Amino acid sequence: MSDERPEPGTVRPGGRTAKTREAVLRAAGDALAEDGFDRLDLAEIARRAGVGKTTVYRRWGTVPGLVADLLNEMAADSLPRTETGSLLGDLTAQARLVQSTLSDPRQGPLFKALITAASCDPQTADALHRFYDTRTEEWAPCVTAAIERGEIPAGTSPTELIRAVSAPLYYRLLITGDPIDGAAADRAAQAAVTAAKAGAFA
Amino acid sequence: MSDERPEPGTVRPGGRTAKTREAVLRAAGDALAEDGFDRLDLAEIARRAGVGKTTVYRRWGTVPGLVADLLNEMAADSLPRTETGSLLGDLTAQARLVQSTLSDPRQGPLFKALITAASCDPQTADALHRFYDTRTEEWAPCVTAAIERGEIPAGTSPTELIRAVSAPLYYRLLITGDPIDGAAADRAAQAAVTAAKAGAFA
DNA sequence: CTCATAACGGGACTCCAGTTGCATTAAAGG
DNA sequence: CCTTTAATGCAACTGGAGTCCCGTTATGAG
Repeated sequence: MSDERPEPGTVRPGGRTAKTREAVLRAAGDALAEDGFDRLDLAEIARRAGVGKTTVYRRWGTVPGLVADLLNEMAADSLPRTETGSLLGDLTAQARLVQSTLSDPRQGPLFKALITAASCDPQTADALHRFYDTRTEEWAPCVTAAIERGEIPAGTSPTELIRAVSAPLYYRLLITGDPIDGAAADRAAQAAVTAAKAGAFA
Repeated sequence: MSDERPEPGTVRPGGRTAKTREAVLRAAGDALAEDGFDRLDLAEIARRAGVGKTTVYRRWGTVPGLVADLLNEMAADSLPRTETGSLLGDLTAQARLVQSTLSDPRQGPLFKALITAASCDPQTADALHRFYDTRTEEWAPCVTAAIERGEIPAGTSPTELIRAVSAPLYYRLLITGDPIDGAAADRAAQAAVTAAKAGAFA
């Protein structure tokens, strides 16, 4: 082992260190959204953040390491979940939320870059998995509530159903490049709910 | 303009040039599958292919350019399509094919790397879109046949339905990292067919 | 307040991915 | 077979991403 980084900033996380981390992560997010994962220059990020490039290299080391930290930061702040009273209403709200995020001119490229970074580095991949596990768990109550209401079979897997809603939208983002519009979101939610009612996720 | 590459190999595509292209593309595929997109070294690919690194830089220029050419090559050879007589049978076969490809120790990492490369470069993204358009069109007859048999509504979009089968599997590959097993494939096909019969893709 | 030291900043340095120049090989056309 | 020149190979070169050294700043503990 011994390729352990002492994880600087953990011993003295006060004022200056926190400000540096915040500034660098914000700059990293901007740069990822604008330029994409592969064109990322840590020196450029340092410049944007008003920080010495040595600091960035010392604390995060590599681009994937920095992205992983950004993902951990993003996993911290959670999103509000809608409760409409019907499974279709809830999952349509979820699909619309994903749709507006992925089609946003800043967030869309950012998420694409995050996923790209994760596919290049195991540490970043772990961070990405945790991020989406968190997001998935936030929406799981919609599914369990629908089960209690008797809308869908008892054995339905919340995880599988929630992901079935997102999957077609991410497929467009990453693979086909088709526009991610409201119609696509509604279709994704409708298809997932229909399949769930027929017991496809049980 | 003027950053146009004269596309070497188009004027004299005979013996040596063809052999070089073949060897380099094979080496590139191997390297992508083993090391991933970001750790790709064109000099290493040249060495594997038994070719001077100058040749690789001159003909393809950048890593994304090389990947784009590889994708164009891959789009050329098509896969056999199964015809089982029922929509569920056909789409299950499709899902199983995708599943076995993505869970293959060589093909899985390769496809992940190809998608990663596409998200970093517009030219490669175009090549990827063409590749999947080709694949989608190959399976479209299954859907139109199902429409003629009256299994699903007349207005059903073949493209949307075909993609709905693949999407959950790619979501696992790229985002959650969960294993892509036969159960996931069958579930994807079952869910897509159920939703299609209810008119979710019409 | 004072001290020890974690964290930062600037700049010099290293190393290798990518470029360039030129000689060599071999397609394509006659 | 001979000629032309596209395509390749080798080796020297270059630029910038990433590293290292050391002086400076400011955090947290006593």
